[in-house]
Amino acid sequence: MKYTTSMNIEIAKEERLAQIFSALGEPNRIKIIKILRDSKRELTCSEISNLLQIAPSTVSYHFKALRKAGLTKTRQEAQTKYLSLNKKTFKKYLPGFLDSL
Amino acid sequence: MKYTTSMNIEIAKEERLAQIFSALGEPNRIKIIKILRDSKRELTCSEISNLLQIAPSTVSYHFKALRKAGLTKTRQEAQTKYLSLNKKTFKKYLPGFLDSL
DNA sequence: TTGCTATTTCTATAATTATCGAAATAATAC
DNA sequence: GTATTATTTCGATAATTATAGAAATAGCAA
Repeated sequence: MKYTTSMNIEIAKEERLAQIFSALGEPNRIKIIKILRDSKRELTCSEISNLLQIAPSTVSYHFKALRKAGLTKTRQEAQTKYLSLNKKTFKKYLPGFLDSL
Repeated sequence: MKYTTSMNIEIAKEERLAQIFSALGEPNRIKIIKILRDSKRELTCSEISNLLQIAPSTVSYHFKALRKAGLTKTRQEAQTKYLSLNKKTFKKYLPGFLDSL
């Protein structure tokens, strides 16, 4: 069985929230979220790498943290992974935030 | 002149948000916020220390981070400092969050 | 003054983080 | 097959974090 955040395996709500806030507690991550919100399409690791001028490996690291926190989703097509927001999580834990960003 | 967060000294919005999220990215800090939200009165360092069973110096450290992020306010009375939420910040950067907590 | 209480600062430490470059993985194109 | 492209993992590192205990600060009470 694949792990999904909605399975909620005994994580206290404070832990879950802390995980989400930690994932967002870095300026580049906020920028990624903002870019995704404003973009009409999904974005890739290398696109973000170019936009933010940080190494692909660093972007991959941020992507992983955001995904682990349930804030983003990934769609794979060949070698390329397309990132988009997981709006459900924002709605559930940070209602109104995306609009205020 | 005393520094206040509302002075907003050239901090990009992403930096400001990252500061807030960092401050909230730790379970004990979330608990402190929750306790303050539910409490009818202000709370002190030693009260939180007892409630959460962590050292006063650690609580003081968390208090400082929350205050620096503009999430709490402090009222001093003799040696005692009373903490309460700074709802303005929550409203501005995390609308709806306190209610969903 | 001496002692008690509340908080902060200091010192130390173990853990985590953000970052990069290099190597590994994997799909595509020739 | 080789070469190219996209991403991830690994190794290293410098910075930050959460924690506690000890010492410092400061008000209050006998």
